Amino acid sequence: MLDEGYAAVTTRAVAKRAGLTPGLVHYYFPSTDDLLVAAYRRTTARNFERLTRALEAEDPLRELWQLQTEATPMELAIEFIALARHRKVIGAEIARYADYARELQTAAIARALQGGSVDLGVCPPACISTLLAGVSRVLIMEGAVGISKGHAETRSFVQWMLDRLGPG
Amino acid sequence: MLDEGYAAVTTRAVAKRAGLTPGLVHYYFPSTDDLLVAAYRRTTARNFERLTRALEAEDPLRELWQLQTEATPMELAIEFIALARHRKVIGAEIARYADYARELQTAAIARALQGGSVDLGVCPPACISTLLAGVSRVLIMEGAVGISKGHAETRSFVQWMLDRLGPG
DNA sequence: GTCTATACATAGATAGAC
DNA sequence: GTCTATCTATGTATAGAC
Repeated sequence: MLDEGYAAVTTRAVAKRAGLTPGLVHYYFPSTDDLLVAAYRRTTARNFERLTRALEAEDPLRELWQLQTEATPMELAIEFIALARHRKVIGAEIARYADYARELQTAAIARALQGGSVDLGVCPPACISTLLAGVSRVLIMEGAVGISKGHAETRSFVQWMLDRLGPG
Repeated sequence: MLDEGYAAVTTRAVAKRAGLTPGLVHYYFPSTDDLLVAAYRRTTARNFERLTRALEAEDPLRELWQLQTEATPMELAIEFIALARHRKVIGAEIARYADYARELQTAAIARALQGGSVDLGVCPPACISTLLAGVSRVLIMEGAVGISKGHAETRSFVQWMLDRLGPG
């Protein structure tokens, strides 16, 4: 999926990589949607565990940023979102998890910033969470195809913001 | 491409919609890559014209934001980026245009903000351009699959920023 | 469970008639 | 240019042997 895109995830291809036959793949995953949902759930379980650990850390914002700028998991996540636009079941699955994850992030950010010097009125925790998602995604997405203009400046800016927002 | 994803753009499908035969499609576009590059160039020409006009406006930042939050063009752009990860020729084409577009935006933003009260040292024009791209993209991408948490807060925040940065 | 075999649709691409 | 016809590969999915 990472190498060749979601369209390359076929019963044949999966069977071949697993050293099995296409028929067996259909035995476990009757339809291709089932296969893709299972794949999504597996990567999500991994991500979720890392996310909760990051949010419990001393500086959740910085941990979150670090997590979201890891190329491989983020590229995979983006691929799933792209896929979700065309597969209803995947879309429902992703929307449910994404909204939940943002809720967790929002709560953690609120916790981390309470009592700080930052005015949360104009950019509340939910906004910060969404901004972080957007910025990290654009850096990864564009980086993957060789777009790099403005990236260095943006990374510096985020670091500067994290320094300002962070504890201490 | 918008409805069913880039994988649905096949010589057969294109021929059918055009009321022609697959053979003829191959006559004009020998390979599928050629077809996709042509499609990309066409949408890009349209976008480029609108972009240059937006950047010449009185408040380029606000115009840019409006342009980038239009669902259809942005979803198409995202689809092309997703495609680009797996098609080298598309990737090269996109990277070239995207870097150039960001350069234009950066120049226009610098022009619009010069002499203003904003400190551009920590977030220079190239950074602003990248941030806008990231935020608009996350809103469109997620909106397309039904994710909405944090979006309202983020839109409000961007509007607030545009008010602060804009002319007057 | 795992396999082989198969049905059937659709993909990219080419050859050759008109 | 535009078509029909066709090759070959690959996709989803099922049936049935072991």
